[in-house]
Amino acid sequence: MTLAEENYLKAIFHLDLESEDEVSTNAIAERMETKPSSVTDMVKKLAEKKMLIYKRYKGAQLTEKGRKIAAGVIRKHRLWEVFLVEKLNFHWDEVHEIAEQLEHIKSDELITRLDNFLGNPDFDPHGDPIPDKDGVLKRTEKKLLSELEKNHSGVCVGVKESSGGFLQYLDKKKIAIGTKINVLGKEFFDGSMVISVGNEQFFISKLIAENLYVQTI
Amino acid sequence: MTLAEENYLKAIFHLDLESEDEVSTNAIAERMETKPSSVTDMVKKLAEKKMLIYKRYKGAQLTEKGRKIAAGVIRKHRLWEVFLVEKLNFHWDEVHEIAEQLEHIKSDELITRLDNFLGNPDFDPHGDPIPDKDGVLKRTEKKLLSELEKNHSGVCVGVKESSGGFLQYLDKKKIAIGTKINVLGKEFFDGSMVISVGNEQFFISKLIAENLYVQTI
DNA sequence: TTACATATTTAGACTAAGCTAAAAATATAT
DNA sequence: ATATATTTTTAGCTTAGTCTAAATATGTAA
Ligand SMILES: [Mn+2]
Ligand SMILES: [Mn+2]
Ligand SMILES: [Mn+2]
Ligand SMILES: [Mn+2]
Repeated sequence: MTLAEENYLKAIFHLDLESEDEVSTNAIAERMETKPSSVTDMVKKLAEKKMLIYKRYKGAQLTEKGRKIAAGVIRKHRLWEVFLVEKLNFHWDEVHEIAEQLEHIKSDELITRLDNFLGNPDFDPHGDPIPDKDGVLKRTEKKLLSELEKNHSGVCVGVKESSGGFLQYLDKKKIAIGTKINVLGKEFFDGSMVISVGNEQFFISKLIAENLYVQTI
Repeated sequence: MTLAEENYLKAIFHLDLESEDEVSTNAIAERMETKPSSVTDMVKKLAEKKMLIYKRYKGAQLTEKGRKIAAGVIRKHRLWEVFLVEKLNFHWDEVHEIAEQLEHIKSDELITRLDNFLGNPDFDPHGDPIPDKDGVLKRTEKKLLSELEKNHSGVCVGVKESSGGFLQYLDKKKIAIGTKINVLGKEFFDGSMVISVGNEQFFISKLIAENLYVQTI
């Protein structure tokens, strides 16, 4: 697998989670920041390698083989992110770009040892689950903060968006993985909320609430 | 700098240390395991980028710019090797291939933090010096074991060859970085030696003696 | 059902990095 | 100094991955 092939598989894997049926050429192109024509070429190649099933004008669907390789790359990405944050003290908004590079290092032994060195973590610094050796992704019970009703509470377990800007906003508001959040009010009209975090109480927009995962308590 | 460009610069840097004048096309090709015609293309490109000075039919010479980039890649390679051995408990004969990949990860911050995490080591697991941030390579006083005379002693400080086979031979003989070696006898005719290491006493061929660096005591 | 809009594929071109085979320059040995 | 051998370069092809522009298929709305 080349670096480009791995990135395509990863993108298709993620898109597959977001919607059930086959993944469209344009969706892949948008996610990869490439042109649809480039995607067509690549999915044809990946289809030849039995990584996915491709039907002209329909889209792509990962095979078990392709799914496993994608999960392996995601596993590496997330383990490296844990390393960067836990061992090198990077901040959670600084690790993604570096992990994008590290995820392509090829050595099974390396990943096994890294995993052990890190204490076999289950989640990455953004709360995303780390696939196991066989590519199995543990599904956890989590919902978006926006789904909580007034007077309900949750513990932050992850972020949907993990752009620098969003993560820095959360820092400013003292929200991190493990932080308890109480919904004090919810505006039906625009989906905004008033929440309390620790002793602070403030307003958040719908956009924020829709990008924070919580586990209800 | 692409991965290929970095590898060429690294090869030329190493060849430059081994002999004073400009580095020949064939020498680069041999070291890179590519064809001379490919080397010609690449050195032209690197010359355009001011990484080296290239004179047709003469060879290549790194500029300060090229030398610094090469040293940076070597710095990364050796720091990662230290990480693999010290933190992930890899054996010294298993790390080179992985470091060949890791050395191309681009992030200054990563290397700064990795360096600190490792305690700012001066040498890699094979006894090779780690260039500093500015690409300066500390020259150390060391000689080949083959240069020692009978009844002299040295401490092993590095290996010239670091192939798996050679390193495994050293393990078998209980020779590692820091091991004291006494020359009990030296055969003028074939350069072989009788040495003692700890309580053991044995014969080594010239080939071995010419690939072990020692510091005299 | 026809017409328009959108999605997708095809055709053809480009760059990076490699190769082979042939040509040209340099080095060496009589 | 000439002939031969070696080294290096050039010319022309190849593959991976990308792009633009044009062609084609599919979806939608009158
Ligand atoms: Mn990430
Ligand atoms: Mn992550
Ligand atoms: Mn090495
Ligand atoms: Mn080394």
